[in-house]
Amino acid sequence: MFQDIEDNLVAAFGRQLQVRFQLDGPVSLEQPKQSSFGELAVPIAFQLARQLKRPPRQIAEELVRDLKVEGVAAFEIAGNGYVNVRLDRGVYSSRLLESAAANIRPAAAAAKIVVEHTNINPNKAAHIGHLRNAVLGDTFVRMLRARGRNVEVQNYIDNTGVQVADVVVGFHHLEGKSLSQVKALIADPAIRFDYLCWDLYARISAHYKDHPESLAWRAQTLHAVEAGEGEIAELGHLVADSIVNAHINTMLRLGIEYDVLPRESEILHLQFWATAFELLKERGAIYFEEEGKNKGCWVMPGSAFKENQSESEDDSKVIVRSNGTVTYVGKDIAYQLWKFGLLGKDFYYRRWCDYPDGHRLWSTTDGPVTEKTPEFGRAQTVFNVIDSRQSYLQDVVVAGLRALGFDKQAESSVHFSYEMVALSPRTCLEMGIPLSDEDKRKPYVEVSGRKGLGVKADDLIDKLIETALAEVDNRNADKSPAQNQLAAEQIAIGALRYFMLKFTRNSVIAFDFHEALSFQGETGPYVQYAAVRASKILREFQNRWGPLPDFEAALTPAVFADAMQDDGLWQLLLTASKRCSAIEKAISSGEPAHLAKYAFQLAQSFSNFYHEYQVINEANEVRRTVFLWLTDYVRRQLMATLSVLGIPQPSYM
RNA sequence: GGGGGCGUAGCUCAGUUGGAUAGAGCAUCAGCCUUCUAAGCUGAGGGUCACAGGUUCGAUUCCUGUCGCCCCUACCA
Repeated sequence: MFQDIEDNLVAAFGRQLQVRFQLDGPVSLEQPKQSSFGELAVPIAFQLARQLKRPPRQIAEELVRDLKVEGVAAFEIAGNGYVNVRLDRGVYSSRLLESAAANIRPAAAAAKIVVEHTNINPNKAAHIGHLRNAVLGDTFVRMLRARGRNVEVQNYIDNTGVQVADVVVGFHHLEGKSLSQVKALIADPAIRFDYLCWDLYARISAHYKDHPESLAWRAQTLHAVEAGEGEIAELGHLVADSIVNAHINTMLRLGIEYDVLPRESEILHLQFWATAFELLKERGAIYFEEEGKNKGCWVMPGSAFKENQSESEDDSKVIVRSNGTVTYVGKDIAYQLWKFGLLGKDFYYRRWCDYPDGHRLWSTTDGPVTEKTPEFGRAQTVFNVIDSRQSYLQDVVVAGLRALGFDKQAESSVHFSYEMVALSPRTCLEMGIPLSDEDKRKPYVEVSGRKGLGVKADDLIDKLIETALAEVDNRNADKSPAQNQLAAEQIAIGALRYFMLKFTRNSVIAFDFHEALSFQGETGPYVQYAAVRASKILREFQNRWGPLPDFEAALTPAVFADAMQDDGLWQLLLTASKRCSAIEKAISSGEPAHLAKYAFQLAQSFSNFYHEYQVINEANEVRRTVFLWLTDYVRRQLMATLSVLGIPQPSYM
């Protein structure tokens, strides 16, 4: 609704520009600093002032003379030349009532958007850094889908990489475990295999450090895993598949699902890389280095992806090593080409699992299967949710597309980057992690899988549930343990997802248990609480007085116009009506944090409302009806927003 | 050395692409539960937007320089 008004205003001012000044140009709207200035402001006169060499105030007056826009009560000139827009509160409110009944969904666009996120190396349990990736990616997907975009979610599985190989080395060489022994470990319900691998990975990394000669194990193992044959390769698959399942379960706890798992093993076995390699050579995107430190490698020149156009060999990036094996970036170029349908090849797919909600998760596989499989890839736009430390590699991938002549796809490849999650020094101390004097002075300490230093995702979720459950039990002695457990889980998820979203992408999160476990202030549970209160008010009314009034009959524009003279009510209604606009803005700025902030502000606005006004006990019937409708409307908008944020709604707290 | 990011209240962070009196949460202090759940609400204190120049009607925002912090700059991913 608010979005419609915004669109109409932009169009109307655009026309005025044409008619009055014969000018084209973007018209931007902004929210006035103070609500007393109106609902929207148009600062266009300031921009025109320079061009036209006339005072902005005069221009503003000319622009709004005779201007009529539906739903707008008045335009006012303020300050040096602001055009402040005042909405017709009665008309606007009653429109909201109507559109709630219609509730038209935006039509799904045919163009496919691929969002790749999570991408955790399948060799150990997920940690809080991975959670940020998955929550950011999943929320962005929900935002896009809420606005009718056609989105496919891919979770890339590097099941043949060094990290998997290292854990295989750990089992095989360090522990001397056979394939069947590892199988037994996986089958043992008393053992958390992903946690066991977490420790094993730290141990083998330490072992390499103390015994550099043992790095030969890694090379042999990596080779066997990549080739995909023999017991070592089987062990690799066993470890990777098992850990992938652990990750899928961890993410499912947060409501995160995927459509397809493209795997590196298929990139290799189906010759995706070989095809991409031929293409890169053929079009001169990479060349064979004859001398210098990169002698014997296929490299991409630095000029392809660096600003400074230097041809220095220091800047070039090795794509194929001198031993003939391909680097990760090379495989990633092949994968990115496939996402756009540019490789001229496709995977085979098989069912990986069915989620409890019925959604089917597919995985790539290297041979035909009997069941009917969907089509993946062929995207128009690709978002890669990858942390900002890898921006250099992402630049190389995009440069690869460009060097192959796929300029449009290069433009449509978005590195959806975010900063890492580190640990606050206080949290390190709480966890008993020893810090060097140097670390103590730092604002945060980097998580390290190799050192086994970090907070495991499932541990954090468990701890959040435990904390929430204590509070829920305390407040709801009358409910069953199972009911309270469910509520605690929902609150924990709300707290965690909100925590991961409240920071903008380029800010480093210094993870702090105290902050993450807080359910007060700007947190998920605060927003959930507001929605719970709204539901409770409506339920309580129905318990006492029966069905809700017939809103559409009772609430005429005149009734609204009268009630909404109260600025408190009007601001709440206005904020609630901005849901779609808030989602759209969060999409275009690429900041899920903005939507989280919106949810918080709406919750805050509603909290103020229910403290200031008694809904059920309001004596005036018309006013009470307005309050009830407003409560219901805010509740729906709040729940819809929470759903886009992936935050579940408890029935009580 | 090169590339990128950051520096805003005691702490953690927003700041709508250059606009009106710079905002939240936490923490601190003072209030509010016989009335729809106090995971809440009201109020107070707290700012040289790192620093210095520049651009202009106007700069937290853009440009230059300085200082400080972080990340990247592998034949790891």
